[in-house]
Amino acid sequence: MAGQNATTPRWLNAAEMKAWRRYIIASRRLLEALDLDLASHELSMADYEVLAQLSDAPERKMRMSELADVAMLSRSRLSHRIKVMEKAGWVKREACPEDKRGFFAVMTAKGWKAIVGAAPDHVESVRTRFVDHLTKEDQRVLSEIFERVTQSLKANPPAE
Amino acid sequence: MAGQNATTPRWLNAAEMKAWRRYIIASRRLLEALDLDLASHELSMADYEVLAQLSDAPERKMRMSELADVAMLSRSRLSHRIKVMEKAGWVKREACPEDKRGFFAVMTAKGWKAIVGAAPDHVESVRTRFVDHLTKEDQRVLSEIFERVTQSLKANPPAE
DNA sequence: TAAAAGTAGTTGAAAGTTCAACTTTGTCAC
DNA sequence: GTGACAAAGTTGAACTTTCAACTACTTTTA
Repeated sequence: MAGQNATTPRWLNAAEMKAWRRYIIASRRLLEALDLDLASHELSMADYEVLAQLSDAPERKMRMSELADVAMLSRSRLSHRIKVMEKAGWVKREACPEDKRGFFAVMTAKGWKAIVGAAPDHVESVRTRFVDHLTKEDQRVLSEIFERVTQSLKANPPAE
Repeated sequence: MAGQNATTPRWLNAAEMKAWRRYIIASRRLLEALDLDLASHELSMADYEVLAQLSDAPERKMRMSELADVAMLSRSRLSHRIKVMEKAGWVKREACPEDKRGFFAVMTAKGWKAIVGAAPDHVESVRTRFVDHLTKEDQRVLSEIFERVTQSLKANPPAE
């Protein structure tokens, strides 16, 4: 990305800047709030996401790398995190017979209890802090905007 | 937040879920991309934000706690970060004569050079990855949505 | 069918972040 | 003034995340 701008930078105008800054600032505060709301269940957002994905998977188990993908964590990060979550008793690791390199992360009864206990509060918190502020039209516009953003990121992924 | 939901959880419907998930997923990928784009200038987003805020301040200096506020970092995090940035030569610390508890973070010439070098690429990256995908109407809608979200977070801050 | 290349996942070290405790100074009430 | 409380900022320890190297296995290819 360095040195791509030999030409005059296309600075943001006032309306663009306002949209960008409000979005980025509100998003950070929102994430922070959701995390704090979850903290009463002794869960971080990342842990919640891992458990939520597992709870949706067949037999509540999933290969490590697939889990890493859907929870948007690096393999290394997931590996470390699962070690902690295993100690907490929410998941277990299980060798994969088909591919001897592979492992499953398997949700335990305790993990299921944890997600079932946290989900209603979490959804309520997503609602009151975000979704309830959107009209149907807002929902539509947001979906479209962020779909475009995602597609563009796919078409033009960052270097490295 | 725990146990606030004696009643049936208000789960998200399909349109709400779509808006929420697309927003949250795209946002994470976007942040990641912007960070990677900046990496070619040896800056993280947090460092960029600190330098950008300093570069806008009178005399390019700012009290630590004010800087922490505007860059949305905890005091502790800023303190640690400034130590690193000082070692990198981008900022200096300077005692505050009016309040002997206080310190200024002061941008150095090298810090100025770093931000001036990075800003055009960063703005271009914000543009191509986000702002260019917004119509004027989108900008308006986004500004309003996230302003509402921010106001609601202010009115109802997370516990702790 | 054996070498080469790729994939799954883990690991330890380094870097970054959080948390709570702490020091120093300022402010306010009396 | 002095005692109590609050604010600015730092610190070290604990924890989390990243990064690069590594093992073990699978797939490809010639």
